[in-house]
Amino acid sequence: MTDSAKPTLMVVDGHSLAYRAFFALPVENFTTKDNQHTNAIYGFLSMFVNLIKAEQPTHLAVAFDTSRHSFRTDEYPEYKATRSETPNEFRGQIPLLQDCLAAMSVPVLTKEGIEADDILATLAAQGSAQGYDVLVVSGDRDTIQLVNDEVTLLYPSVQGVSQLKRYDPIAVQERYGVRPEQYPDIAALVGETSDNLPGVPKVGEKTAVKWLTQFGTLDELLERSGEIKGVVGGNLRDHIDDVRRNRRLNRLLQDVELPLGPADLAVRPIDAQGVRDIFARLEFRTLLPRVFEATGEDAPAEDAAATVALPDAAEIGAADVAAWLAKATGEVAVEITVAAGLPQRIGLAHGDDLVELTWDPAAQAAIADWLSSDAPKILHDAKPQVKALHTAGVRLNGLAYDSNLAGWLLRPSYPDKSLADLVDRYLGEKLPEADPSQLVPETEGATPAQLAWFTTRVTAALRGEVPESVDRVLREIELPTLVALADMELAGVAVSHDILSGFSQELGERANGIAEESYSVIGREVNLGSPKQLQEVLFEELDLPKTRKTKTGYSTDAASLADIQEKNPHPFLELLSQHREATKLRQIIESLDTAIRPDHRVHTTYVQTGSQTGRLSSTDPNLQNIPVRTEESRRIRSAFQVGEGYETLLTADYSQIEMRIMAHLSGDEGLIEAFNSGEDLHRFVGARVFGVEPSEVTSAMRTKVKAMSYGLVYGLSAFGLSKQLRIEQSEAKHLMVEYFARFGAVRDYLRASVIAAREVGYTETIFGRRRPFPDLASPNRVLRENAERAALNAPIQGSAADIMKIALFRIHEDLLAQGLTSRVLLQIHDELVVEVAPGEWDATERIVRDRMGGAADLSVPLDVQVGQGADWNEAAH
DNA sequence: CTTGAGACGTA
DNA sequence: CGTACGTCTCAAGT
Repeated sequence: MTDSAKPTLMVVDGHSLAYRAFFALPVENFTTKDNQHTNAIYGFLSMFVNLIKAEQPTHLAVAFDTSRHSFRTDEYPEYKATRSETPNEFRGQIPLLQDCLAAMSVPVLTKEGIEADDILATLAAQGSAQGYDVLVVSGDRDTIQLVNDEVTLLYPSVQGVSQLKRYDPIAVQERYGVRPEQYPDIAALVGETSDNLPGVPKVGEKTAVKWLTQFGTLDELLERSGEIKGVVGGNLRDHIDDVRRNRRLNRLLQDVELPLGPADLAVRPIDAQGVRDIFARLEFRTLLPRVFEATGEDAPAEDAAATVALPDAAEIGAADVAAWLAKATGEVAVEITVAAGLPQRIGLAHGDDLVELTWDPAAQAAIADWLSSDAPKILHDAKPQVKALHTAGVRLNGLAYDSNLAGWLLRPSYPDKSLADLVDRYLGEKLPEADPSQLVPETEGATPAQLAWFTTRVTAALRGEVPESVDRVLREIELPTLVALADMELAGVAVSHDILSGFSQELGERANGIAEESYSVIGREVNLGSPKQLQEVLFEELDLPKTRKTKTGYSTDAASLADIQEKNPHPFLELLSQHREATKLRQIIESLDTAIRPDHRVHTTYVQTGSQTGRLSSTDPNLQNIPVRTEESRRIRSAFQVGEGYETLLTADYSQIEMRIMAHLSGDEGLIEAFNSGEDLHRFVGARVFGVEPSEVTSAMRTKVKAMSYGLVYGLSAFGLSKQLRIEQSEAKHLMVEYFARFGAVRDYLRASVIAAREVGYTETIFGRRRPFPDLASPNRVLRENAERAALNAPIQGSAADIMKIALFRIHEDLLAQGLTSRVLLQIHDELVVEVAPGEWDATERIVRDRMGGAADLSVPLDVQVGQGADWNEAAH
């Protein structure tokens, strides 16, 4: 503890501590909406405020390095030369961190050609001479030499940036076995890899300490190095010059000329508004009160905007609706609460003018025309509201904005797109929410009109952020798609309970039989659904060869079981696989069955914001992963049937849409020719790759190029390809080489697209949908390479998603516009399922073919396969 | 009752 | 050490 009578000077090495924070904090949690990384800033400031609070310094400064160049590199150009280049995304955070410190009135010291630690050393020397207790905070071990009775070092422990270890002379002696001023001697002998200062070979801390204790000083040791025996003695004599150089370089300067001395560093009041402003820009919220608390300041008054009282809504009757709407020109925000699938209350906001009414027949009559008109309407998460309106018989038109979709398009990786979340992120305010866990909530939730009001304001903020191309995706793809999805969800798909329950029973009996048999094989009962118990059986009791490691042991997944089976066949393995298959199917069937509603149909929910690429996802139940690969599993699809009043199901799917997009984006002439030739794609590619006629392409050849083609889209490696095809890695490598020799433009495109994405920070689909990839510049190889594969895939998968959405909403609109009853029921990424009304087959098929085939103008045709049948399985051919 | 891991279904 | 999803079960936490 410091003597309370003396002032305390705290000097901090900003660079080294921020750098540690940079690697300690996951960047994905610290990226602002405009892609500014803030992990180093946040980590440093977090530690910094903790320090101020704990140490209560009276005087304070933070020093930074200016560049790599210093008097040390002048003397020894190799100094720190082995360090990897400072990542750009770290360097970019330093000026912002310095801005934060400036707002906190903390002096920032730098000097050209001088390292931060030299500044610390100088201030420490001046401080202790002038009667201060000095705290040096640094992540560089060289600062240990500064420790004395007046100077204490705070050094990050291995646990992380937030833990600082306190070194006074006693602690240094305990940890390193020498007095602080001797530490540089040790370091000179041992060397410092991170600074590229080689030491004496075979000499570590132990030997160095022993020598220094024996000879007293480094000079004495070097003088009498002849007395040291053995290999290390020789090493020492051979490296005396290195040691002397190391010692010169690790001596910190204590006489740097600085514009400010300790007395000038007295803690000053912070610039409260300045701190608020920059923290808002960096999207730091929890840090703000901590800064005020640590610095002993009163938190400043909230922003005027944050304290604005919520406007109250006027309750109006059906009779007043028309007058209010007539007055409300331009966009109106709408929020409809839904109960039992029907509208309940409706709130409207036009600027600060809020009205609200209960949905009843009179209200519906008064407002239906406006809702169905082109008058522009803004909603947040419109789909459930659109569904309620459609159920009530009112079609919504004029959907001009959905802030939920906009929030997603802007940051597709962000999981929470709720209005409350957007209000927080883009307005910096808190949306009043009732606590649903309390019977009588202590806080009142916002009313529908107030939610609409927030929606207008969030929309205004989002419009300022959303780039033009993304705004077009919103208006021209997502909003029309939303309306189509609402109708698809309402329509649902007819599913036969009888077929499912019969099948389920059959599978249940089979699974039980298999389980019994497997128990007799291993001589005991075991829960076949428990990976943990299976590991005991497989790897301990049966002593089968170990498989790939997982967090909890060894994998028992299907691929691993197949691997074991190859070399150590065991009847239990086969039974386990069969059991898995049967129970998995049964489980899917059961969940499907319980999802059948009284109308005998299953109504999934499409989550339009459910992916990062632009695809839809499907939940409750997921109808996008109904089995199809095996004959038996397709029986599930035969339970999906044409509904009452309809004639047949139509399925339509894009064939090889992702490869076609690849051909288009890469402009590869070979691939484009493949699609224009009419030849089977994989046969064509196989012929080129293996140098044979298309008719001579064997099924093994076709399988290989097919895997390669699909793998390309996912960023496949030779390793992955060899695993997938169960071939040698060298053969996979060879296959890739041959493939790229014929289709080189594909490789060129993929490379260029990742490089371009790294430059701009995001990828873009053909239609302008963006996906940010901050990790492409990450120094962490795993993160970076994962990002590279995802970035490679995103424009391809995303463009396919765009194309399907365009086709989908146009089909939906055409069917309605032509007065047809036929309707789209399902979307499974590249496939649509349509329920066709009697007599409408020809018209429906034409619409589907035209709209799917014409959804995009690519340099290759979009091929559409159409099937027809009474159930989904039958229609799939 | 919630959460994470493992497994596995789809495009 | 191939992208994008959702759901189930088990097991261990709350």
